Parts: sequence; C-alpha cells; structure tokens
Amino acid sequence: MKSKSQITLTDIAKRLSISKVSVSKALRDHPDISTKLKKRVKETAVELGYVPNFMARNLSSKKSNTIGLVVPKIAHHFFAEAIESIYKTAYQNNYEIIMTVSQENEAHEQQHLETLMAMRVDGLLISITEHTKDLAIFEKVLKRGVPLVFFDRVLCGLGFSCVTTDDEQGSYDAISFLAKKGYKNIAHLAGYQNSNIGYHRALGYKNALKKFGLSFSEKWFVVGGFGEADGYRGFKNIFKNGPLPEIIFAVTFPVALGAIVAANELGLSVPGDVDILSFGGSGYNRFMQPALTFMQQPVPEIGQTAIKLLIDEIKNGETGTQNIKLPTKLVICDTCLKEGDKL
Amino acid sequence: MKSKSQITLTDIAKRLSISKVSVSKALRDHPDISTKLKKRVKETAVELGYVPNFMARNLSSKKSNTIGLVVPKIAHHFFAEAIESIYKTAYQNNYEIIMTVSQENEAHEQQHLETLMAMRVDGLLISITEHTKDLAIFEKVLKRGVPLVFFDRVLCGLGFSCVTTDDEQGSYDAISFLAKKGYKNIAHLAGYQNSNIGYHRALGYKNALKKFGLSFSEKWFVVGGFGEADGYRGFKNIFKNGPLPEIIFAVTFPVALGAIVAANELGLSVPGDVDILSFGGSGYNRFMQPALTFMQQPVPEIGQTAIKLLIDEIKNGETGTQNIKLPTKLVICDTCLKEGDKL
DNA sequence: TTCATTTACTTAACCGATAAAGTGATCGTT
DNA sequence: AACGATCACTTTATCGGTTAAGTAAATGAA
Repeated sequence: MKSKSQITLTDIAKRLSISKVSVSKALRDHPDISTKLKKRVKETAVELGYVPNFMARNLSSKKSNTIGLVVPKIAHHFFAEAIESIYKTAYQNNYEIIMTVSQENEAHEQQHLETLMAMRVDGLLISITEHTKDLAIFEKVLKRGVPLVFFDRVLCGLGFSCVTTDDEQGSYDAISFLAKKGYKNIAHLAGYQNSNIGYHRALGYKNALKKFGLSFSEKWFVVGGFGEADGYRGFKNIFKNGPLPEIIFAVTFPVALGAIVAANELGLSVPGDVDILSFGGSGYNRFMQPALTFMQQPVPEIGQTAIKLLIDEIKNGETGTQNIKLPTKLVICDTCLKEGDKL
Repeated sequence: MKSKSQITLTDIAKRLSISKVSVSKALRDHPDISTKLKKRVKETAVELGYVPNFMARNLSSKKSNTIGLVVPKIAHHFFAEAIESIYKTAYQNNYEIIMTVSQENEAHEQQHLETLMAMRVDGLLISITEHTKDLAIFEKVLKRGVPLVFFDRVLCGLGFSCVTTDDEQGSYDAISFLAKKGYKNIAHLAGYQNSNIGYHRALGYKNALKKFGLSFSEKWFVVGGFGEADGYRGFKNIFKNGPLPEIIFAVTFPVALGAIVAANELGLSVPGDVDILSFGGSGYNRFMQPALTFMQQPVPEIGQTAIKLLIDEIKNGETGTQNIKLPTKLVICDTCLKEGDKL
C-alpha cells in the first residue's frame, strides 16, 4: 500500500469553496465562524479523513504542547512507576510526553537534551545519570530560557527547580529506627557520593549514627553505584575487610538485592546472619524471601509534583528554583525485626 | 528568566551577509557550498547558539525521523524491558521515539494513534490493550499508508506485520514438560481469549493436554485478564469450584503472582500444596520464594525485531504483512520439580 | 577565441498551519 | 436615516526551514 498524500486544510477549503482560514477557524471552534459552516466543515473533515499536521500547527503557533523527558533507564521499579505517573498527569493537562532514555550515559543525555530543544518542547523534565558532571548543557538550556525541572537525581543550584525524596531525613529516620531497636553495627552501601541521592542518604546515615552515639567506620561505608552489581560488589567488599556488621543499609533496592545475592553466595542467611534495610522498595518485594523492610519513597508523587511544577513554569513563562522534598515512610516486612518487635 | 527569542537561519545569514539558503546548505554539508564558507557558517552557528527547529525542518522535508510507540503500560517487566530495547535500537538507527501509554484503555489508545499521526511520525509500533475491539482506527492508519508494526499484543490479518513470542509453541512445550514429569491435573489461568496471547497460550495448553492424553476441564480453565488481580481472582475461583489441580499454568507472570497471593491467603503453600508454572518471568523472580519455573520470552528480541521491521517498512515505503514468532525457553527454578527432577 | 560546464551562490516557491488585518453585509440604536 | 458595532468570512503575512530554479563568474574543451 502506497502512502496517500495527506489531506490538508486547503483540500477541505476547495471542496467547500471557502478559504482555508475559515476551515482552520471552524475546526478550532473560533467564534468568527457560523455554527452552520462549522458543522459542514467538520463533516467534510471527517469524510475526507483529515488529520491536522502538528508540525505546521506548532511552527506557526510556536507552542508544541509537548514536554521532553530524559531518564537514565526504565527497566527499574522507581523509574517505571515515576514515568507512569508523569505520563498520566501530562495527559490530564493536555501535554504529550517525548521520553528519551540516557542509559546512564552522559553523552546520550546531552544529545537527548539537544534533540528535545530542537523539537521545541515547551519544557524539560530530567533525572540525570549516575555520572553527569558536565554542566554546560544545562547552562545552554538556561540561556535559551526553556523551563526545566529535575526530579529524583538532581543538580541543585543551577537555577532550576528540583523535586526529590527527602533523602536525608528518610535515611536519618531509617537509621534512627534501627538504633532504637538496638542495632549497633550498621554498615552502609552508599552509592555514588557525587549524586544527590547518594550524598544525602549517606548524610542522614552519618547524622543518625552521631545522634545515637554509634561509631562510623570507613570499612562499613562502601561507595559505588546504584545497581544490583554494585550491591554485590559492596557486600563482598565488606565481608573481605573484616567483621560483619549486624545490618546493612542499602542506598537503593537493587543494591540490597545485590547484597543478598553476595551474602547467599558466601553462605550467609538474611536476616539470620546479616540483616538488611533498603532505601526504596519494589512491587515484587512482598513476594521475596525475606521481604525487605524498606524506606518507602513517594514515587508517583515525585513524578506528579515534578511535572505539575514544570507545567506551572511553562505557563508562567519563567523557570523557577524551588526545591521540593517529599517525605518517606518506613515499611516493615521480614527484615530488621531484632528483638522487642518480633512479637 | 525570560525565554530568549530563538536564533534562526536568517540570523546567521544576516550576520554573514549571505542568503539563508546558503546557511541551510552549509549546515547540511551540501556540495553547493565552498569549504571556506561552510566553516564560517558553522562557526557562527555555534557562536550564536543556533539550534535547528525540527518542526520547520520536518514540515518542509516531510520526514520526521520519529517513530510513535503505543504500549498498554510500562511498570511491568515485559514492557519495561521491551521498551528499553526498542529505544536502544531506534537510537542506533537515528530515530527518535515518541512513546505513549494507553493504560489498557482502548479510547486512550485511539487518541494516541491519532495524535501520533498528527505529529507525522514516520511509523507506528504498538502493543494493544487487553480490550481492544474496534478496528476502525487501524483501518484509518492503513488508509493513510502509515507503516505500523504490532508486537506482543497483536491484531493479525489487518494488513500489518506482527512480532510475537511463539505463544502457542511455548505453551505447548511448557505443558509437555509438565506432562512428561507426570503432572496430570493441570489448570490454566488463561487471560482474555480475544487477545492473541491469551488465545494462543490457551491453544498450546489444550493441544498439549490432548497430545498427552490428559483431560481438559472447564473448571480448570479460567479466563480473565493478565494482571495480578486477575490471577488472584482466578485462583480463588478454582479453589471455590472443586478439587485443587496439582499445578497451575499462569498465562503471565503477574497472574502467577496473584495466584500465589490467593493460595497463601487460603493457607496453601506453593509448590507444596499447589504448584505453579508461569508463562513469562521477571528480573526479580530469582529472589522470590519460591522462584518460579517459567517459560522465558525473548523480550529484548521482540522489541528489536519489531522496530527493525518497522524501519525497513518505512524505508521501503510500504507496510508489510509478516508474522514473526520468536521462540521461548524453559527456565527451571523452585517450582515444577515433581519427582525425578528433585535431585 | 568561443561556447558548454562547473562552481558557488541567490531568488522564488512551498510545506501546512496560525495570526493579524481587512471587507462587505446585517444589526441595533438614537 | 445615519452610523458605529457585530457578524461571517477573506486576504495577506508569517513561522523556520527545504527544494527547485535561476545566475554570474570561473574553468575547460574544441
């Protein structure tokens, strides 16, 4: 089947012997046009199978009603859920999302931002890669005046708004919870410290240790990435370097999984030989053995808040510099049940 | 910060006192332009921070280098992984993806297809909702001559290509495997039968039962959706209606999860009291207790094959009608270990 | 030397819409 | 009856590019 040439406003106009502007106005319910003519126009539009050309429309109207989204990956509980809520909210507000995936690669990320700007998206929503260091592209965005909102993995202080989990407080609360239960030796698989999530979660961890008079040990503070492989390496690292802590506080759910794999490989049982607490959960957690006790992030709220903020900024025509932190909630499952709480 | 007015070809042209067409050609390395001028143009483009306007470019060139993707959801192992591979392959071929999510809602799906056509995407890639019945929109796509490829959840015979798992064969192999191990009473939580995946998986199930002389029972053949809630309902249904089968063959991984939840609620252990086999797996499966034995789908391959096929069709300018079925592989874990295989 | 090519640009036309600025007829008002 | 307002369209210009069709100068072949 060959591609038919597309029906345009002009085709409809010719058919009805009127001007194409009248057709355009009729289809947009412009008050200039009589109800009678509107009806005729709409009928012929359907009859001819007219589909408007957004390219042309956006070019002349200078609005695309489109938002560019850049995420590091999607096959991950947090992002899948956040993206889903972003899409939902976008639709409700009549915006189309153009999502791109950086695959944790900074060069891709830059490329995507360029492409999205070339597409003249009305605004940008981004969660940066684990490794993003070069800020030039963001300065370019700022210079062009395109509204941008960071979420989850953010860069604060660049002149854009940020929406995150309250990582520091959540982490602090998590460790406080452990301390109150009597845990003394708490290790942390901490992720990258140049990333806001790694940094703030570690900060909450350290502050809570201090507050409860627990000692901080470099051997039990292992930096690395945010994936399963990093958790695996991290645990092996801790194991190799000396006595095992009572419990491990993992910076992300995948990191916790990796730690479990490593522990099992070493013949250690969880939570028997070593206990685990995770920052962030997963829909599958309750099917796991053990199901991990974790600090729950308000995932859909993060996505929703971020995009709502962005839409506001688009409408106001100016980029803001808000810094919104959403609260976490502890979900207790099969780990972290030391004493007192067991029954 | 106010939005700066964007730099255009004309701005560059004025600066260099040449025509805008020369600028356009220079930037595209057109042979008409001398190397010297090309260099000057490119330099000033960078200097002024020129970003091409894709809307304008696509409008005049009538190509968008963009592919529209419609999926029912993303927070689901299969789709997250398939989408990721689609994105990857698209980038490698210089296509941008515009993904939309129908949320298993047929009206949304239609709306998205309209929008994507209005955006003049070069082609469409779609996995339909659980409920899609109205074919009018697809006839419209066909009439407009926009290449479209279905994947996973498909509609065959409409004049478009389809890429799926070999559901029937995979299902047949799965049941054959069980039969050979001596399972006799095999129930099936079958999903919607108007959907190709539900239908073909059920077909393979039925054929295998016949082949191995096992009886088919309506009570053990429960239709429904493809989500966790459906698996939950399905299992309760089976439980209510009479004797429990030895094993349940779930049409999807989420359905298997739902069945497990229901079983546990009823005080039944898996695989002790009732065993489970799932069509399709999940990255988290190996952390589950029990980890399910499942028929593995070639998820990334499905995405990759579908988009490659689509790109071919776009380049050839004609929609094809291929029907590609990719093979499955059984992955044995903690369930389906009846006798003989236990050690 | 002369005429056909090639080189390196420019001008004009167009993609399919929207926005702004007319225009002639009808209407309401005093 | 006269005149501004309203109605229902039309004409013209524009968005930021691309493609097609010139054009003048330099090059080359006969």
